[in-house]
Amino acid sequence: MSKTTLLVIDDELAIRRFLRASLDEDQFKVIEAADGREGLRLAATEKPDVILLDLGLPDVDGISVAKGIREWSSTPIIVLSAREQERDKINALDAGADDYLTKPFGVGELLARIRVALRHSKKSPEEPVFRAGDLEIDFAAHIVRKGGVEVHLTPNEYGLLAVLARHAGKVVTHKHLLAEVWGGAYSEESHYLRVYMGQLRHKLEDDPTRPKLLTTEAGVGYRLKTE
Amino acid sequence: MSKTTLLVIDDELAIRRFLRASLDEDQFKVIEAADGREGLRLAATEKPDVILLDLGLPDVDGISVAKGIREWSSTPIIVLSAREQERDKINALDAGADDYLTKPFGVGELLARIRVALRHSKKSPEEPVFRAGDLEIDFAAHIVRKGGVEVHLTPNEYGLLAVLARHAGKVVTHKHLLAEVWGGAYSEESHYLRVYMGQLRHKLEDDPTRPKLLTTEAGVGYRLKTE
DNA sequence: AAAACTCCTTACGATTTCTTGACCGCCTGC
DNA sequence: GCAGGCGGTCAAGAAATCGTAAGGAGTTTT
Repeated sequence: MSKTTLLVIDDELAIRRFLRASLDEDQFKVIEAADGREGLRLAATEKPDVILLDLGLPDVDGISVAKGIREWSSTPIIVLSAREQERDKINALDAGADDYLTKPFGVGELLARIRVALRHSKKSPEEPVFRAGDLEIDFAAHIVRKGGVEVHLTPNEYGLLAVLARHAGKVVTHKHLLAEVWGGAYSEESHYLRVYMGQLRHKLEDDPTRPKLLTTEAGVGYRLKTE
Repeated sequence: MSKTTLLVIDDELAIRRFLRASLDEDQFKVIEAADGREGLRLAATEKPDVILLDLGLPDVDGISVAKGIREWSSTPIIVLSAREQERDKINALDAGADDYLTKPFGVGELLARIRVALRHSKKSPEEPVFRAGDLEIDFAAHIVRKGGVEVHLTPNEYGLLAVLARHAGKVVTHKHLLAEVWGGAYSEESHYLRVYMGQLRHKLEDDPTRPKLLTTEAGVGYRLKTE
């Protein structure tokens, strides 16, 4: 397993240095962003395990950064801020942040809170087999069956189907699908989805022209129907 | 859906009173334990959604209570403590607590952190479903049902309905609706609302001519009735 | 080296959704 | 009565989104 990656979004060089020194040691890989735009970009491309976010950024507001990340990812966000107004804390937490630490804080506490965040993001054990109609997905073995017979899917096709199945019945947004399968940096390439959904339908639908399983929610995303 | 249940484990009557007063209102059901043994018992029997735990208990140490709960449950634990030593925080967080608030704290912040905890634990349990008459809105799945059958809505229609549902029973002004769905720049285009409210009524009202659910407040805005 | 496979890209027609304007009815104030 | 504001309805054209087929690039298999 590769090292746990932390993304630090803070405009002050001194803070970044301090955090790097405290965290860089053996356990974490630390990457840095000096402003909000860079932070959003790195959050998408590097897929960090935890994000440490300062509120007082030069370009975008920290709250907006948190919201931007939450649009497609549930990576834990710990806000580090000098602002100790209750209003700021509530806003940040409701915007999607998972924790809020007021500067100055102890490194030990920060580490403990990072451990909490990592504990949370550990995925719960999943169902080994998914079923919907005559469709069967064996997540462990990466095998898909339709009406009992195995259907070969390419890695991207399987990834797409797996995400839809994990949220079966729900609409999954374009952004979310792209982030999960291609990575956060591809969240605008929604034409990929059209191509691959088409291929999935050809392999899995009785009548690919009239999809019953893999339905489109125009302008929003796609859905794997359960019944 | 039953109310969200909070378990307060604290030996000081004053604190319990204060928390009950702050939390009891409409949104939460609050149950109390005055010591650790009672707390563990209630955590098991009542299955609360969130546990608020004081560290300075008369019988068992708060840390041990947290560990005891973690042996069989992953219910979120928020520690409320007068101790502000970093050592205490680290111990509590590593013992399984999900958050640590130092007394005195603001009620608003506590509520925000409870919301964070609920957000985390909401991975499997029931979805937040809004109901009014035979109308059902499943926000997580992005699905609207009327009388049990699914109704397809376009993004704008869904957005409009969602805003009204979020303020169910209250009047939502034209400006507010337009700002939420179309963006702040469209706050004068109240004609859009007439068109889309018409479409929503067609899809959701028994008699679109005589709306019972989606009512007009002349000169002000619209309202989704709750009954 | 050829064949097979997967991924990405492009183009274009089909479909869905959004916007806009015309028209109607109702109520109110003049 | 009647003008004017407000809200509702309808439909057509514009715009955005979607589905599909096909081909090239890169990689792996045979």
